[in-house]
Amino acid sequence: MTDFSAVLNAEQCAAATAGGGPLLVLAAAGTGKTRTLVYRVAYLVEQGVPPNEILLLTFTNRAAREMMERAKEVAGPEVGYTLSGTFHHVCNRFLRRFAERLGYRHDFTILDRDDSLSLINTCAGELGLKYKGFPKKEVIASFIGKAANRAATVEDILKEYESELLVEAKDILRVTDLYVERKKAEGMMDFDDLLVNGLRLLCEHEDVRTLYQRRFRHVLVDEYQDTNLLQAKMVDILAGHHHNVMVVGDDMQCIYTWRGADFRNIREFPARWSGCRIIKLEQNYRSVPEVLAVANACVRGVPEAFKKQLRATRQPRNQPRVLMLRDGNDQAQAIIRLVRRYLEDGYSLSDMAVLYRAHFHSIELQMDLARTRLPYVITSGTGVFEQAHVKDVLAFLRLCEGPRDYTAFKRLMGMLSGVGEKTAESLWVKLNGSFESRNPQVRQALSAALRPAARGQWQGVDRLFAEYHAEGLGTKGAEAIERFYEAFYRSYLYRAYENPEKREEDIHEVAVQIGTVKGGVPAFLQEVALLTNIDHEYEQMEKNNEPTLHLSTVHQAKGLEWKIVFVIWLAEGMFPSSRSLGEAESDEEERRLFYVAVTRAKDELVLCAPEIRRMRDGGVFFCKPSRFIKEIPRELVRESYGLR
DNA sequence: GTTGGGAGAATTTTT
DNA sequence: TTCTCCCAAC
Repeated sequence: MTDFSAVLNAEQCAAATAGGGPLLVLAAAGTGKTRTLVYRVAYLVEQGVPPNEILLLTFTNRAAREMMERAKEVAGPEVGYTLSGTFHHVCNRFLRRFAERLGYRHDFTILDRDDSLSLINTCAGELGLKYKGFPKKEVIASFIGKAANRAATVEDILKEYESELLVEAKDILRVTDLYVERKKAEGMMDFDDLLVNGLRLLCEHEDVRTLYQRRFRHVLVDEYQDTNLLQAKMVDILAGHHHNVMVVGDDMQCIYTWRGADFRNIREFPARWSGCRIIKLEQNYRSVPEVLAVANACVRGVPEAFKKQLRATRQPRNQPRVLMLRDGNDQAQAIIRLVRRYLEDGYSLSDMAVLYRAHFHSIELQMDLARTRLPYVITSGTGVFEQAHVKDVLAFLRLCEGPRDYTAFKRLMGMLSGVGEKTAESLWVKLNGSFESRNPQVRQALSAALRPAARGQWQGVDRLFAEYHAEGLGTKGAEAIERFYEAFYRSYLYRAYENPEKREEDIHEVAVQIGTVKGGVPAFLQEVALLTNIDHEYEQMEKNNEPTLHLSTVHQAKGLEWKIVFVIWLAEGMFPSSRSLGEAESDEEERRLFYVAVTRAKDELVLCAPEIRRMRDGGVFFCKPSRFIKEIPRELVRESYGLR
């Protein structure tokens, strides 16, 4: 039995060992929120709660995995049977079991962002709505997303934007309606559908609702301030029987309102759950007091529902630096110099991170790092599993497992020379809308329908389908991928893409990944759309264990910490982003985002503000230092100008 | 119907 | 500068 009072402070311990009933834990940055949740899970298991009756909802899969590993260390391996993961992940689990209730097949496919964007494009094209001035697919996707995450209709959302719309709302609705219809017809769900349908399942099917309500004796939620209406409702329902619901969050760190997050969820939690206890974690173990002083200064005036005092526990050290620089190149140089100096001081590269508002802010730095041969990892915009060449390979596997996967079919056929969208479509019609890859006659029919040049290329793949089923390669996904690569894909890769060597590596990497999944290819395919680059990277870093400098957006750095943190491009228009200027609410959100960035730092914080932006076309653009820097009282920082 | 070239647009944050 | 889309030539 663990002595919780020995390893946790009084507040953490009270939260971790609380009895049943609703509980709101307000955990300011760096106060041991994760630690508290980890020990909460361990405590429950030690108290005799069966792990599979605990539900732990997190914001990323990585957070879930980290917490589970640590909880296992405390309370033993059986903790691993806890159901944990993101809302999307958990909904996926529910839906794989009960999708039929909603008129889907249990092997529905999940559309990632790219898939849904191109489907929107197709819909708009078919309706002849692609004239100049018609909203781009990204814009339409944002309408659809906003509607889903706020439990509204697209029509409602369009009304809000009425004044900005240049085209008839009716036309946009025709596209979104067709999009919904197509998804349904092909049995596909996008990310939003997972949440919407997960919730529908609970609301509309009493037996399913009762099943899960009774099963989950304890529901724990991390990062509760970033939940949207659907997610909050889902939590309320799931905890509706046992009432043992513990949510952890900090309204000052709400940075996803643009995605539908609504901090009213956290503010009104005590009102929704009568008898709710509130515990505040206010002792900060992460940052030196000088960093906390800057953090507190930047969010002064931002409304906060629950007043929290961040109490420093660490010894004073150095004040944060503010570097005023000429441009992005100087900024990159300054960072590299400082990194070197910190290395001389005995820090490791993996103790350091560079954070920024948007991915493209890091380009100059990336180039300079590569030139100076400092190893770095970047949590890039597109995940490993979203890249075209990886999706190509997965299309083959999808078709091995699911005969009705039209998307995969189109993708795979499109790799044959002389075959494009139209040909693929007519082939699909000839096959009556399914490709049963284990049936030799069906395969024969497809081969026969191909034109000679394509048929030659197809032979290797055709044979591979036979081998896949005969040798049960579904349980040996890595081998299936390698064979597909050898038999067919390599030649396509070198023809179709630039930098094929780099892409080749990715494919071998995916083969390795697939080998680590229990349940082989089918299980992997059901989850792959929900795996993000962060999850992947985490494993990669563990594997080769080489210290690397970390580059990340502030959003993706949430929940992480480093000894030394650089925040770059603190210039008006960059951070805060010009896209968000003008609206009062987003000023506050940018501020909270800056607060999150600052509070990632343990020992040293470096804030960089270049004054010239060089545009792609060679033009220059002067920008003022960010308001977030200007507002910091000067006595709290060490300020310096230029490269020194 | 497919493919590649050339013109044109333009830079958030993500499950 | 880089990506995306459109159109014209196979």
